Amino acid sequence: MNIDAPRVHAPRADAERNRVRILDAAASVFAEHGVGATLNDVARAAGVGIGTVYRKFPDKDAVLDALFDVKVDNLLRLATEATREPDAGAAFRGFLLGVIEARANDRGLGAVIMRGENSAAELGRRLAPTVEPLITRARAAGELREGFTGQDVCILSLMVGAVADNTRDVDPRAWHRYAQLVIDGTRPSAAAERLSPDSLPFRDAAAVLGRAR
Amino acid sequence: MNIDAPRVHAPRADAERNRVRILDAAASVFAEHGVGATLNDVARAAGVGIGTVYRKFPDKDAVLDALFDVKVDNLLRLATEATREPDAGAAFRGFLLGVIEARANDRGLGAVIMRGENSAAELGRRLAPTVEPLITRARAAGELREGFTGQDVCILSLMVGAVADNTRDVDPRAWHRYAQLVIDGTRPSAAAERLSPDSLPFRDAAAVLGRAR
DNA sequence: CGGATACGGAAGCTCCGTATCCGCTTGTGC
DNA sequence: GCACAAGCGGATACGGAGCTTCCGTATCCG
Repeated sequence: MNIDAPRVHAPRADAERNRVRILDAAASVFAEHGVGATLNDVARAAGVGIGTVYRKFPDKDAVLDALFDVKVDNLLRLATEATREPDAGAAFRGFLLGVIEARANDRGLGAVIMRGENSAAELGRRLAPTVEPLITRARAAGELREGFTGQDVCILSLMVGAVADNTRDVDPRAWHRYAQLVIDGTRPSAAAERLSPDSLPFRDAAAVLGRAR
Repeated sequence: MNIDAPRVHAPRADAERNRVRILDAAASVFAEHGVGATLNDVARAAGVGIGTVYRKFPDKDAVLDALFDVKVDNLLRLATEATREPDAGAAFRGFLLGVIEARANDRGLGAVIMRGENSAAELGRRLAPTVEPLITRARAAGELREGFTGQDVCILSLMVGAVADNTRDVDPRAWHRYAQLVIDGTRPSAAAERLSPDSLPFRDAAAVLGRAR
């Protein structure tokens, strides 16, 4: 008989159910409003009280930590799928668009996958082996401009993410236009097509400026 | 003798001096830290007390308002100078780079030139007559992709601005790389050169993700 | 059915930025 | 020079927001 026996009974069924609901709610609230959203928001979205959230997780950081793995796995899956595309250029651009889209649809993505000191290392360890070949292959095929790196993928998703965050209420598809422009900019020599969707109306584009960061 | 005579004496010399110092300080503090910076920060940078700031300006909005004109004039000057460039493509790209640079060096630019309901209209009224011809001319010369608009200039500066804001401490010139990529993306068919400066190291690029917005 | 487990959400705490107030200093006109 | 209006400084009041705790109540499960 260990006096420290950590758990005698299995957790109650409703408790486990709530844990899942909270995590689901956290993912969708942080995706929509960014990690600046409060745990009260998460609790409301989950249909539970705040007290319940704090029973499951010591604090907000713990909630964010719990989301790390699934987000990284999503990105890894994108890279793995792209690897199956035979055309090197299409494979790379498909992956890049996928990352951009993931970020555009998830305002908190950046903050969730980058927490604390070691997440950069962990991110590299888990993604680089699959992503680097995509880049090398596209480069060798003359489909990617010289000096383009995996880091650039991060930054490009940041850029389009900024657009998506600030245009979502005005036109949720507006970011596609800039994703396209940016992806064209990765080609060694672009055969650029017409940008789409159409440009935002001026007043919307201008309004966007007023709340960046 | 008007009983309401609003001002008997000219303002004291030191008072006027302080007004200028506050406005200068405000411009540089908001440029560096964004409009989220406090008036206390501005007062400290100006070397005056907070009380003095509130004596000159009823509130923070008034300070921001006072910066509007000079910022817009800067942008107008960029456009006017670009108009003198004979090569249509170079004129447009020079202007675009200028706007991007202005924003990259001034974190508060967007918020300062876009305040309240009418600033979008005012902005259009003051800039469009000079900017639109730059675009039309570049388009006619086959130097700009179809459907590119003045609004796109706003959004592209927003995108690169997001990069600049988040990389400033790590490498203040990093944004140039993405400005180049984005500007290449505006061409109907790009003859892209090597991107410069070099890519950020991975850990820096990853860290940047953690604090976007 | 009864005790253990979990829930809900009001209330307290802390932090932060805005704005005020008033005793002290400085410039200016006589 | 002197007197007083004009201007200054900065401690502090104020308000709001988010995080977290606490405990009376509800729910589950043996």
